[in-house]
Amino acid sequence: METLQLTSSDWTTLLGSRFFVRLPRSTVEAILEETRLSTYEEHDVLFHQGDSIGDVFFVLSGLIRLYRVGKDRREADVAVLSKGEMFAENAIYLGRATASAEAAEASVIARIDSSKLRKIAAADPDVAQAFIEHLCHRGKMTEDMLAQDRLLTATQRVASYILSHCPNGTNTSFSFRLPFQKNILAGKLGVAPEALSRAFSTLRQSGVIVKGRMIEIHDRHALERF
Amino acid sequence: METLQLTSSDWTTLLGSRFFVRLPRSTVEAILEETRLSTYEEHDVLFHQGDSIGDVFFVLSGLIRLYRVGKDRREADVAVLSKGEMFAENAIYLGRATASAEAAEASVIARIDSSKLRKIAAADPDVAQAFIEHLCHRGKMTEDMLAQDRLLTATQRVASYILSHCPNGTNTSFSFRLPFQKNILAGKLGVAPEALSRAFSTLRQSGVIVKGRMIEIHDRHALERF
DNA sequence: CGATCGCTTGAGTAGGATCAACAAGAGTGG
DNA sequence: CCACTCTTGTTGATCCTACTCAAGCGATCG
Repeated sequence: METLQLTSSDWTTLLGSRFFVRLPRSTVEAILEETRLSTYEEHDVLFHQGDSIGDVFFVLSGLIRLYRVGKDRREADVAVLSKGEMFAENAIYLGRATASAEAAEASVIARIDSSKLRKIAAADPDVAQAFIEHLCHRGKMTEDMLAQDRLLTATQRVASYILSHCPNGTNTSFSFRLPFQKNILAGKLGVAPEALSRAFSTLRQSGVIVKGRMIEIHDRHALERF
Repeated sequence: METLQLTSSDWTTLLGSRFFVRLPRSTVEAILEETRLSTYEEHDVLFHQGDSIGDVFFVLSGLIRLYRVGKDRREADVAVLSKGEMFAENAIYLGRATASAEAAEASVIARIDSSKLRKIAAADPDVAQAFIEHLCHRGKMTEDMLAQDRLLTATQRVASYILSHCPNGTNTSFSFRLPFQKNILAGKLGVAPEALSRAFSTLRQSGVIVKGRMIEIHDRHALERF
């Protein structure tokens, strides 16, 4: 399903996104000139690991899961991307997608021709710089996930995830809404859904209340002690 | 310990390294103009996670372990780097080191001032491009590690590591030497040293012979079946 | 020749995956 | 508004992987 026009809300999303936010408006417009929009339903697959990709993708709305597939079809998420995030960017230089991508919920995606973006980046140092910063950030994210997998138990990872959603100096209680299904969160954290559920149970004793997608934290310090 | 001059073998290392290999000689010389060399003994720490780093590093010889530290001082490797590899590159743009670095064996390291390199990258699209390619490659490495951790058992990871050292079309038997201690390999693969040892034991039944640092593979297909 | 280091092997245990049953919503259609 | 169904999340029981701690082995080195 292809729609033609970027809505004005799409523009605010893109202009505020990590990749574009520091670039001058004219540059952004040049890059987005021939953008194509695609919409996907939940579980639609955008591409498979190893596919050669001609585009770079931006999430305008919805949620995209990047994952690798092992033998016996098991899947492991390597990233979960939401509004404003760019992905499949390294296909530009590596030639092929390093992971598969599927919509974790109904999503709208902007596609930009890779070779065009590569050319612009080669000509405009600011774009190259934005690219570099994006890759640094993404690299750090992946490194974070790897380190968490290796250093923390499932419950600790969940606690750490919750803490990462508390504003800096939260001493009193605080609550927020999970941005996606628990299923997806489990995948992102690299645990089975059942393990996530049990982790929430455990954390209940430390002042975490979970109702549907709402999370309430009453004792931040108890979480950090985990 | 600071030595002053890049030896000619250092030059071949650098010129052949992933980062420099596509750049014109003159550019490389410009970047390396004020390089400082440092030597480290095994277990020397180059920097700690969170330090603000003023340099980008190149391994000229030896082995550097990049790791994160969790509470109770447990360490998790996020990368192991050998001759010709660049690291701490994202400190340029993120400001701080995302991981600690220590010499896993006696090592010689070249340091380049970050701000200088950043300036050159901003002015020379080829350098920016090299940077981008480096980051893509590094990102893929980390993603690989993450996916392997989540999809494979310890034994499978070891098998996969061994296979990655076999040339493409190896049908007959093949042997190679581990580039570092088993200890280090265990860290890199994210398993306890004991688990690595046991994995080798298991693989022995599939035609893998381990003597010291020498690995012999007799039945590549048996490994792939794991 | 002890001594240290690197590695292996053994036994016990904890964390988490898996399978299965069940509860609780969220739609859907009457 | 209520049954019915489908999806999503929880809980329980079992099993398996891999970590931990401890001991043993084999080299290499002073």
